[in-house]
Amino acid sequence: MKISLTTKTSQQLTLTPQLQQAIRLLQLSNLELRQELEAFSADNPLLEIEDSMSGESLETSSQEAESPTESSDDWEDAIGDGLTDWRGEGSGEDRAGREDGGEIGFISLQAHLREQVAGLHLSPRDRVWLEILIEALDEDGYVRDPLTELAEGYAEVFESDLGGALDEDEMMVGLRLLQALDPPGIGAQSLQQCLQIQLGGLSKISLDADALQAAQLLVGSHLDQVGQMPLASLCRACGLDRDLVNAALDLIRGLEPRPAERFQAQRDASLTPDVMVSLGRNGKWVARLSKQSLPRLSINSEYARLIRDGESDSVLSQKLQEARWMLKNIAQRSETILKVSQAIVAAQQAFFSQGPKAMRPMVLRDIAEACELHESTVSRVTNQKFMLTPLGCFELKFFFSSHVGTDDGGAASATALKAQIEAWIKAEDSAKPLSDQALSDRFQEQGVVVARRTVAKYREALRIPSASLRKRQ
DNA sequence: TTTTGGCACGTTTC
DNA sequence: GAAACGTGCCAAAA
Repeated sequence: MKISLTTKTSQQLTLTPQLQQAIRLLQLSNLELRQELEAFSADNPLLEIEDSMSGESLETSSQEAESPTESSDDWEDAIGDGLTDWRGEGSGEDRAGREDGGEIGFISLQAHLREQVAGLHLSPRDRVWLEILIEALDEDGYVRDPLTELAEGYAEVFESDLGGALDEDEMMVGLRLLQALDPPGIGAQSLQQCLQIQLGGLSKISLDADALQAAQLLVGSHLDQVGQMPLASLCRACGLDRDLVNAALDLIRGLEPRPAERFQAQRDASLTPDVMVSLGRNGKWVARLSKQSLPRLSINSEYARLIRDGESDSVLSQKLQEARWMLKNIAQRSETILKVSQAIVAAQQAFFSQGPKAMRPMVLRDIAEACELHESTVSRVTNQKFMLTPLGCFELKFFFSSHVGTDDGGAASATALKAQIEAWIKAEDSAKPLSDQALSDRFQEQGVVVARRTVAKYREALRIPSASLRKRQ
């Protein structure tokens, strides 16, 4: 593309509107771009969006989209196999998108809860209150706002249409109802409550009753010490023996501190990818644009003919010009995304075959140079753009990571180091856990120079507790 | 003594 | 220019 710049008298460079548009489009995610195009075409009839789905789906996003259309069996299947199914339709915001292949359903946490609520026999008051609670859930699946505060916002509705204000008992009953739903621990007001609800659920399954009781004691009275104190101190604090505390900790570890998490994962994975990666015939990994990430666009031929025949005013030809620019900029955007993706895939071949441990260090500048683009351009392209690979769906940004040096002058990426730390810790003897220094030394043996402090930071990032807390006997 | 995490500093990356 | 990162130092805890 030809770069066109105009200079202001003040020595400041100003980009032409077209170039500004190109830059803006580049940093939009495909979803935002869809919305942008909707808005643009509403104002400019010359641009046609040949995507019957897009208009519909964008509109339904606000209201209707959450009506569950898939059976819960599909849902169980989808999450049951653990692997995030990228073909799940739409996103967490319930904006639908078309995908290759089948229409495997995606269901948001809210929709999942509403489906369960629909099966309960409730008064209209309770239904409305539950809906308010569901709306109030934060991203972890907690109700963090005080109930009275939530109710206040809807006081008028209850007063006028539902026979009077809610009292506190009703609020609590509604909350308990919500907390009884799946996923276990949903609607808790604190971590403690969340874990207690889940432990309560475990009691239905016949388990070691003593361990369960111990776990309830730990969560109920010593939660701040769990994970903070070594085993011995914890035993002293709660007055139980080592075996029992260990069994209780095992139970607690099995709980889900963020009940909304699995829905979150689904939500991330169901973002429409911009780029697909697959193994080419020559054994190399290659990237190609995802066809369904954007609707097909064209210029309305009828209008175009009118303009060509001179049967239109200047306003319309202005619109034609704008539409052409939009088309051109969209094409440019796709091309740039593809170019950058190809460069990333070319540089990270080993990652796609072997996973995170083979991630090579790479910074924006490397790709900027390879593609002959400016760093800021690469930055825009790699944010909010997603690449679907056999290993999962990743934001392009994910492939960039810092590095530490190796003996032979090479470098290891932070991502690879983290994968290695995770593997070592997983394989360690739980009676003799590896300290950060020990991990650092192991890297040293392999010729990788990484400070103990840095290892500690990686470990923190992996949410792995310190060696003393991992110690078991 | 060993292990860990907060803080701060210089450098790199955005 | 600002944010993120890797690392050294130091003090606290076990």
